[in-house]
Amino acid sequence: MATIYEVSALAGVSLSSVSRVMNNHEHVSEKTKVKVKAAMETLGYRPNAVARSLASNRSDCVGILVSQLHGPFFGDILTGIEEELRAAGKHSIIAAGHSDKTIEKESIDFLISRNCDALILLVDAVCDEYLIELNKGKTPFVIINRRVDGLEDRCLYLDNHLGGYLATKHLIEQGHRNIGYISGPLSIEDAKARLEGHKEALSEFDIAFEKERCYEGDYLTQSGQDGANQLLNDGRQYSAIACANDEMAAGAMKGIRDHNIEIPSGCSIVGFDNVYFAEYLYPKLSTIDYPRIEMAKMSAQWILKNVYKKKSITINNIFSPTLVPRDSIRSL
Amino acid sequence: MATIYEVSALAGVSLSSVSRVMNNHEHVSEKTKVKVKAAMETLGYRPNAVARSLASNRSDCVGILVSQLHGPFFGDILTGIEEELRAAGKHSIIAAGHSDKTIEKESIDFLISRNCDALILLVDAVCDEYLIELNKGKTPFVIINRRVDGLEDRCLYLDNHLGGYLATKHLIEQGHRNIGYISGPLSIEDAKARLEGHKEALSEFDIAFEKERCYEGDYLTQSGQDGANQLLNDGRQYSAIACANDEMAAGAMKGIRDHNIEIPSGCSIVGFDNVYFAEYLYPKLSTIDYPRIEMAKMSAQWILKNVYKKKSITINNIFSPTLVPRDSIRSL
DNA sequence: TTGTAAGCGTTATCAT
DNA sequence: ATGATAACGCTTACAA
Repeated sequence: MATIYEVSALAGVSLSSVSRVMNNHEHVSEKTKVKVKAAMETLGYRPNAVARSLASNRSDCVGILVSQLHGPFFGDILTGIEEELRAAGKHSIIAAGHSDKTIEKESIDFLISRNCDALILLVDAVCDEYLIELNKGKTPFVIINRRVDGLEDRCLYLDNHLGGYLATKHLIEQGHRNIGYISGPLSIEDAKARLEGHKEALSEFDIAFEKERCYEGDYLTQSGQDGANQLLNDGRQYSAIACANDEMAAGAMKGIRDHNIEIPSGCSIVGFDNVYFAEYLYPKLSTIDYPRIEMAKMSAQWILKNVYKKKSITINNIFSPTLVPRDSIRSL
Repeated sequence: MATIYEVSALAGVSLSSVSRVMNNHEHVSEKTKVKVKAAMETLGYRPNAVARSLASNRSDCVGILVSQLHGPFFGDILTGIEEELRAAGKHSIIAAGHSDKTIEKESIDFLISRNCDALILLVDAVCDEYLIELNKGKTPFVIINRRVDGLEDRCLYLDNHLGGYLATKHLIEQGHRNIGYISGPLSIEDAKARLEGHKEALSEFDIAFEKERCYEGDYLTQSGQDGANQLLNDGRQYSAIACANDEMAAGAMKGIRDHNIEIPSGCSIVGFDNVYFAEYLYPKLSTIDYPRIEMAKMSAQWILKNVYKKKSITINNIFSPTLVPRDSIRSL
């Protein structure tokens, strides 16, 4: 590993000149530029980002913390952010929080200790107070999919309540009244909000919410299947089931079919998120679109604007879900 | 940000003592340990990983480079690696190569320049020669899903040829002879190998391979749909279509249905990879299992063994695909 | 067991 | 425009 020393020696200039060339400083003569670049070339010199970061207190890296590294939701978020940052010449350092308070904190410490210029956080285990405290530190951050009082300007989130409302309202408008609900983990805010939206729609049409018609899942396919099984075995009538995400909807579809019930003729279903495979399910899944890629890109732009002082973009903090009707809902 | 200086001052000990406590060195008196820890606590001291890495030439980080950050395949790989490394107290730094030669190289440079102790590479654009050259550098690495001559011991790969063979052989054994094939991008080795396996199975049963029955996709759902459309419109008979991955299989299923053909009664289909949503498709997709999580964990173990000198594990370099029969293939 | 001091590979502040 | 030189925050011989 050649260092800046060897380059400076070979080029016959000082360390500072080499550094200047590396960093495209102005006020460097064409002559030294050429000499330095030639020396770098012949030595196969690669700048040491760690030393650079230590000396300059910058890193051109933004840390990204998501709950999981897999799944259609987080995958899209990661890709959206990474592409936006890459286009701006910034690097991404990605970590996983596993929806665990301790791991989320450790991961944030890790990203900060690696000198990230900023963070993009998609965390659901740490409390608001922690984030408010974090905001007093020197590393700026933006939060996705969560609204923290006092940090509104750095929060980008979906109106989950509205999404839950839209899904159930649509079912009701198609004539459904016996509606089951498979929720996400109710310890998580977004899952709670979606359920609240569901309840609001029911109430608007004078349908009583019965907690027996609600199954608490964990956002994974298996729990969707389990939820469908439990609901369909509970003796109640169901003409439709709303799910708090598409993965559970896929699981529920399997569960429904295992009961020899056809979709949507025997039971309708609606999902949430509009992940890429939703339209490849059969029947094509009606769902609620979550503009996560747009949000992901917006989070990156927030950083570019506020941290890297790039050309100003208008930041939008709250995003709206929209209904995507497909073939999984029968009109009664 | 408190530094080691302030800690040493407050604790009334030297820099080295603080460092020793941080790093759990032996030969530190209980007394200083206590003093230092107390000082760290009151100052809210957080070690600076960058400075640490520069001084020690280690980082406790392994760099992971995958083609994409989304998709069921890469997501599982990332999660498998990250969990294994986390359990060993090592961090992951993840980057995307976008199947682009330049980006892959830049990303590798990035990971090395951040002082990663080792790399795990899932790359398909850079050539073998580059990897062989890279191997002369000081950063050890392991390669997933690729076999490079001369680097066999650091390559973990699937027998893709066998996978392609198994899928088509299974179709033939179920009585199919008019078989279409939707391949991955044939510029990529694994896609080529899967197609070769398909051809071998055909040949074994004296079925001629007709290149018109083969559509070259790009591993994404849409191309599966496009491929099915093209095949079904070409005037030939098809009782089954084999796809080089499950995502294209999902797309093909949609394309087949758009032709009002039922699956599997009108046309059978087999995928490849066994991603998590395969069994949630309808009908449940028969496919070839790719033990990618096992491979991902193995790649992490390779690093733990060879770089971090953890307890020795037996490394297995070549993995075998297996047939997962479900409901998408009709027996003729 | 503890402390001193020389790095690690850059950047950045001064001079010149 | 260029060059010394002191940071940056930590590790690590080497001494004591």
